[in-house]
Amino acid sequence: MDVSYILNDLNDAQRQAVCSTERNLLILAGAGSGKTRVLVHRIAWLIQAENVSPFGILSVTFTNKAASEMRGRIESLLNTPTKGMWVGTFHGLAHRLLRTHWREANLPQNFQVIDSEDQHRAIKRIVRELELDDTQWQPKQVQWFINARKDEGQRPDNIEHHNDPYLEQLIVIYKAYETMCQRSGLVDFAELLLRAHELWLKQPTVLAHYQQRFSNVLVDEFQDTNAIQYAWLRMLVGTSGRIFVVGDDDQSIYGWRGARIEHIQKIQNDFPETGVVKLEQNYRSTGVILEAANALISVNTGRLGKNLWTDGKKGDPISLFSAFNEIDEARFVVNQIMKHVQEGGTRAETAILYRSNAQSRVFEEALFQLNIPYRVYGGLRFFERAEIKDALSYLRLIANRADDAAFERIVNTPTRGIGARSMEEVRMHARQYQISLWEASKAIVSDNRMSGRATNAIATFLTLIEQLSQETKERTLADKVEQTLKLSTLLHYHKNDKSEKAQTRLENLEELITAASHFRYEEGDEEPMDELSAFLSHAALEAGENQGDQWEDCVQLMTLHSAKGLEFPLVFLCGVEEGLFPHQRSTSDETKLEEERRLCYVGMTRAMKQLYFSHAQSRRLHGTDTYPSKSRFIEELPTELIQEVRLKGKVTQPTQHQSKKRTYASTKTSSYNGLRLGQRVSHGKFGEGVVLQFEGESNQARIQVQFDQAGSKWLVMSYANLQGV
DNA sequence: GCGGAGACCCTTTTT
DNA sequence: GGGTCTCCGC
Repeated sequence: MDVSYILNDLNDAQRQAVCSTERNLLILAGAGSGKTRVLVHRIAWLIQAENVSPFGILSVTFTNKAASEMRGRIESLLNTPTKGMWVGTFHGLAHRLLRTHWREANLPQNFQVIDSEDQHRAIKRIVRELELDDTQWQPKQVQWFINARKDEGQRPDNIEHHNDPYLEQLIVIYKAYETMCQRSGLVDFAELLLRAHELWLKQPTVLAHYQQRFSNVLVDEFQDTNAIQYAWLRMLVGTSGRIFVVGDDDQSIYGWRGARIEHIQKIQNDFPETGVVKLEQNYRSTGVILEAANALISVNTGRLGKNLWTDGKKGDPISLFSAFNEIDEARFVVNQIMKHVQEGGTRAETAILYRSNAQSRVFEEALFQLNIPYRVYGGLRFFERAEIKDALSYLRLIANRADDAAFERIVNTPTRGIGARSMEEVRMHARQYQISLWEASKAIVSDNRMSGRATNAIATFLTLIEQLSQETKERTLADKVEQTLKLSTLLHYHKNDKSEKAQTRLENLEELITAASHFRYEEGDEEPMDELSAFLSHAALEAGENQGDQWEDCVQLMTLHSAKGLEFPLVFLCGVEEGLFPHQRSTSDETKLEEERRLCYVGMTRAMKQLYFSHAQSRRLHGTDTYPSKSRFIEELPTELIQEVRLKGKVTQPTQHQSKKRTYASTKTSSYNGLRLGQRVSHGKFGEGVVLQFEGESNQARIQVQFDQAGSKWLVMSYANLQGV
């Protein structure tokens, strides 16, 4: 068979990786060096040149997006569907294993996956049930603790507490949470991985089966693997399999959620006969951008060492903009984008990147003001919306009455007169007899142990669910959803609400019906599950797209974390200030600081042609004004590659804090008693400065000036006696 | 049981 | 600034 098409368009290093004969291989792939390409071509190579059956290949990624991209690219390269091959996320594959081996994994057949919000609610409930002070045992922190333990492969019983009472208490909560999940048939994200790992630990025959089947294991974004994922891979590969991993230690930005960069270093010890190939040629960015990124990342210690190069153009210098405040910053960025569009560029080619989500607001306002379409990544996705989760909880309860998390969520949504008191009674009963909330409610109703009204309300709820379950039994999935929405009165409930938001919620619910009608449950080689369970799992594991309009030509706004893996001709890295980036919480610890630096490196290497850094001299954060200095990361860049866009005293754009009317200073209003925003002025005592904003009228008028020496001051106009410079 | 008013807190995020 | 949570009055 002619396999040259697999190798034709690859460079030497890529080719070396793709057709390597080493048993195991570590590819150190720099940003933009074609790592997905190498993975895809490797799979094609295995199948076409080494005659490996697709059934023998398992390829794992971190996100659904990466998995589906991988699948698509393999299919188009091989020109055939990837049947039999396992391509998916760690969680998706673990889920698949558990669905098949639910008995061996000690799970009910209809177990359901809960997302982190469900998990948070559940933990909150448990902290309360244990009668603990939830300011001392904050559910968020408990959740973090439990997940971190699970990520390390630890169950409550094998955590060493050294008689530390704090730790002991956390372990008690962990245990109680575990008991609840087991009783309710619920599995959280970390649990999927842990269970899948334990399944193999405890069931050697199951493990042997998969070891035999998957002779070739491939891993993307290897630097992001946590302890349990790494252990899982080790077990699967065993003594006879092969592993092929692609990663970049310089792009490890998820240490805070358990990723261990050291895995890249450990792999050569833990997997025998592991070769290494470095991909350093970059096909994305200009020489200048790469040189700057290389300089920045070289400040970090303990790197495996890699230097990106390109044989492309050197390109424009990196621009640095020093804004007066965050509004001036947004204004500048938006102006540059407009310029880019006027020169024939598209909006979709531009990305505004920032460290934290809170920064997006100002940019959104500036874009909205000028009617420029934009898309903000992150935020709630379809299946995470409250109204959708309400609806899904009904479906979950239909599928599994023991699902306490779903029960809690909808027992009084829409309100049907089951309040805190009644629920307290139900919970107490459930705890006492170690039964589900559903069973407890049934017992309470039949015992008639509460007031008539409360008992009635609960009975109505129980009947509703039973009725729903009966009536929708034989229906299609979409009909099930529709009936559920109707009979639960969820639709009616949102219809009665005349607010604009309720309108959107209603549309979302209708969209849920559509989603159900499009959902096709594809039976794999695992044990079949019913369509409803499959749909619910799908909703939890792939929370759906962020809100739409993705095809419209719009400016892309996202955090640096979510930008990983993407590329844009024009990139703005905003808010590059001490305290914000690097973040305040990361500045005290060298390890964290290095991760921030890698984050900056990731951001810079997103840019193909032009890169802007911006920072503000004054920034309103959490409602108070701060005066951050520019980030150390800027200082770490070679000065000859940087060009300051606005030098001191050379004001290009007027600026003003936004008024309640949501308008920016237009040219008309920007003149105030002969002074303009952004104008240089001089004051008898404070010296020279720049006008930041105005407030009030006539003799009440006040003016804010950013003085070069004295900092920012509010002055009463009629006394200030400012002179234009 | 519900909705409004005030207190409180504040990275990054995928599954 | 803004989202979430709690408390209180109806």
